[in-house]
Amino acid sequence: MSTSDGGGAYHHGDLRRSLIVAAHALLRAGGVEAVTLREAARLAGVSHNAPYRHFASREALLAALATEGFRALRQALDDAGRRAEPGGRLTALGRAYLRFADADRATFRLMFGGVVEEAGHPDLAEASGAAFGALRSVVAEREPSAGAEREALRAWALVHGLAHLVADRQIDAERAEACLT
Amino acid sequence: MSTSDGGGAYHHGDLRRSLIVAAHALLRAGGVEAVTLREAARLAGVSHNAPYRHFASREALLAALATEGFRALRQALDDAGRRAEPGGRLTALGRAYLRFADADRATFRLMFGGVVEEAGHPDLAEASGAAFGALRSVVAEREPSAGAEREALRAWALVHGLAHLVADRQIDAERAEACLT
DNA sequence: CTCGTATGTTGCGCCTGTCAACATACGCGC
DNA sequence: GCGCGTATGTTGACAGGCGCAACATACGAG
Repeated sequence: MSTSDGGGAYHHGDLRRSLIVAAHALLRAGGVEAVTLREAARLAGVSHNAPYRHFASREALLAALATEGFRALRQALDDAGRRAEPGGRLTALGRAYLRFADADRATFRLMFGGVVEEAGHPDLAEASGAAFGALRSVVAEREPSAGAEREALRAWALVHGLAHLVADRQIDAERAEACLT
Repeated sequence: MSTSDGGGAYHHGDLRRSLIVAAHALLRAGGVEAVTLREAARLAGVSHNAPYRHFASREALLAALATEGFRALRQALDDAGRRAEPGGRLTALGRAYLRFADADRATFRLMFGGVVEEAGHPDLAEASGAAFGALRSVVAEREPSAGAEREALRAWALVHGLAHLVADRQIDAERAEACLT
């Protein structure tokens, strides 16, 4: 076969994808608590139990959403890094990180909110690791000296903290970007 | 009366408190999703509907947990600030912040996870404001110059980001503390 | 064309949140 | 001391969600 998990098209035409799209809409509209297997099924136009052919549980659906989020974040970071000159790379990545958090607050919170554990969701762990890798490599490139480790961690934490503050609407994206050194 | 909301002792002996304690235990053990009005009632030894005499809804219970969290955080920050010399105050507060996040990860995530909105929970807004005030005043005290605003925000974001990384178990508390300048 | 299997459906039990009606115990006024 | 009003807790019910099991269907291989 081909559909095993990745994205075939049987009766419905790619229900897995449709469910993720529907769930993402629910997530953006009402936060994690609003993401429901049944409501996603309803939006996709299938019966309340059809999702179980693609997701073992509600948490598996949430994990898929978080995985997509990490993939999108990684894409955004890669793009930003490729577009920027070596000197301004870190700032560019930081900006991309903040814009991601600002543009999809609910997904950002799902990714870092601890509702889904990476253990037991290999795809999620991989996507998350890849996104962090993109960030870490650029941070390390800028600080190759002795205290690099610490400075890299500081830069990461700063951006991450700003992103959370943005996602929580405690500061707005502009003020956050102004803090990126 | 006296019990209106604050903490009386009628039949049960202070059910409101007992429910908060029980819910806190559930929160620590299983995260937000494990916090259930019915389970809290069970732990407190009352019927499944008794909690409604003290909390209007599940979200109100979660808001109470977050409020308690912000009060504890503020207490920890105040204590740390009082114990430290003026020069090392910011670092001391940062350490207290990180230790709080490390000691009660689930509550930290509830406080900043966006599941409960401050709007509609005045107590929560007040407690959260007070905790941030404690942090902000010390940050500002250390950076009274022109770019103070920006530097204060950077310091805040750094600590906050480290705390999230600690709560998410992406780094351990020791490494985080080493980043506090 | 037939058959196996991936996909989707129907129906169910259990759990939760929440409402409504009822029961009970506390303390105030007499 | 005593009865009553009210804050508190209980019982019962309903809707909605999760996840299981049995069933139905459509696709592709041969």
